[in-house]
Amino acid sequence: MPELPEVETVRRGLQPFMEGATVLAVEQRRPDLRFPFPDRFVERLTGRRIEALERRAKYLIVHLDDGLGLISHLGMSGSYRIEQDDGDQVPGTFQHERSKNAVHDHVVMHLGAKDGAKNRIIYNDPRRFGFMLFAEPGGLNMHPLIKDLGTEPTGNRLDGALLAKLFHNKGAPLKAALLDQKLIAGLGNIYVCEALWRAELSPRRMAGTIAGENGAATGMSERLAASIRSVIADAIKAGGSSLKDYRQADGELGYFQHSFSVYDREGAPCPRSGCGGTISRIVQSGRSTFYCPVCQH
DNA sequence: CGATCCACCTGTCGGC
DNA sequence: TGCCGACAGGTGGATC
Repeated sequence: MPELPEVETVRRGLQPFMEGATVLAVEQRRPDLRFPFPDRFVERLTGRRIEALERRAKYLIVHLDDGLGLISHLGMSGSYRIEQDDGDQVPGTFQHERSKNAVHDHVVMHLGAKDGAKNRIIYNDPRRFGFMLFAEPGGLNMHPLIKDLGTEPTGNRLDGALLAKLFHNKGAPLKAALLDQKLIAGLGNIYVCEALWRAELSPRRMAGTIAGENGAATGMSERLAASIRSVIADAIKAGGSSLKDYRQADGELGYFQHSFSVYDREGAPCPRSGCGGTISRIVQSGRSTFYCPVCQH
């Protein structure tokens, strides 16, 4: 589930329950996820007030009132849900079929809101590729996992000129370059496939070939930058609009998957008007790539 | 240094 | 119904 738009959707769902709340208690139910939990994980969180919940690339960062940062990554299968004191799931937060998956509830944070309401924020992660680490006060931007992250594809900082500069002289295929978090931060397998389709660029094209002389912007780099921004913006918008009835939908996967043009659509007709191609699946650096060999060059 | 591969886990699905 | 292999939204670390 979690590429940038999903993480942003999670952040927006959690934010109203977390910001300003006090951590009353923490249950840490196993010693590790992908990495061991930090020393004194429970003790250092308990009693703290949460000042802000931030997203950077695919990381969530909980800012605590003593300056400590809790860095949380969802890996491949991590999710958060919120339960109120009465045990009801709060609408608009990610969820699983609770009883079946409770064995994978690895962390429970008991929060007290300013108005006295109590909620539980529950981290569930069957595959345990996710993790939680601390960034010491003032050290977030020097943290090894954070410091080398590239440009966010949200807003308008990512444009054709920047993309051309980043990819200039890169021999890797576009697919690999777009997945490189040091260049652009937050894209994953799905949205890279989707962005390349929107830009009519082949995932196999060498990244450097979309840049002009000396790394200048080109029509291709402009097109790709615009496609990345639009696919991310659309997905965030879909995540947000799905939140209000997420519970009723009873779904984990949810929303934007219905808008996929190429991802997981091998054999389907290319949705581009007049193209007539068929979506292919290939493997690049060990991961599936979906694209249309007719209209993507 | 950069580029490539593997490992880390569990769950699900399709084929036999 | 069961068994087995392939595959899944990510990325740190080893290796070349």
